[in-house]
Amino acid sequence: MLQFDTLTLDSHSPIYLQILRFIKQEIASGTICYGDELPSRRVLSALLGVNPNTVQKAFHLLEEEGIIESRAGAKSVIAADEAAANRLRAELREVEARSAIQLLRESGLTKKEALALIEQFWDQPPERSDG
Amino acid sequence: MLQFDTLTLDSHSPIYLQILRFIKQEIASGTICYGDELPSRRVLSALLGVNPNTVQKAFHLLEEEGIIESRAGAKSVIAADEAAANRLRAELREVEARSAIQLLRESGLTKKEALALIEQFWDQPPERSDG
DNA sequence: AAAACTGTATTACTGATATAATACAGTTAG
DNA sequence: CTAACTGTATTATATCAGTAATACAGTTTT
Repeated sequence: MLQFDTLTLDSHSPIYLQILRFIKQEIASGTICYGDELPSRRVLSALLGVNPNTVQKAFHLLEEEGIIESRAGAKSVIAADEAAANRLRAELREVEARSAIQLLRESGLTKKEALALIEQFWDQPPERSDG
Repeated sequence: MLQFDTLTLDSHSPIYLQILRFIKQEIASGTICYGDELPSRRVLSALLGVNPNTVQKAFHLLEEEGIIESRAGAKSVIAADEAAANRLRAELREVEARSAIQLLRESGLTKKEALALIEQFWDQPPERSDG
């Protein structure tokens, strides 16, 4: 079953979006696939220490995207087949790339400069100034 | 004086942050420098079509960072000298690069993949799906 | 001094987020 | 069948970010 040990919540974005993205990534990477059961809303919310409604919000959005399938009473299952997972993987990468590009563009960087900066800082831990 | 014609507001991030970053960038690029006057909160807010307090929020943060100097009654002026502007330029680039890197890391991309995606999508306009 | 500007402070409204407490209905396991 | 689980829906509350409206106080200008 889906392991949620690797999902660590931060405060940078809404919890329901973090859950949403995590599950998308797990599907994209093949950790879970078509037909697999998801933990129930109540169980997952207990695991993560959040409110059941927060999990429900994420699941509801996944349902709307056709990524999972839910029937009242039964556990939700993955509805995305292998082809859908591949599309999801491409989509996720493109979305992330575009977000990053938008950020870099906004600061007036050229493509060349942006690539060089990413090269430079990718492996470098952020400096602590502490002041 | 500082031209705000080149500042176009979008809805992707808070207005006050867009204003804040714009002014930082103008200082970093040398468009405005030490001693230059900024337009008043009210004038700028009218120019941008936003609330004066939204501008105030940006200016207040700039003041806290020591980038501008404000006295009640008089217009705010740039407090950052040339050295500070240079530091600002480097800082802006690093901050943007790190934000972008964080985004890309979160989706499990390697540096190589990230660079390739940015190469690929930099010049491509986003697709419209429209449904 | 007075008018017209300036920065500053306070308060309020809105929407998004997160949580909570229930309630209801369908499925599954015993 | 029944108990214990499921998903779903509703309503309420609290908080925060962002924006807005307004009042107040200091300066510059005339």
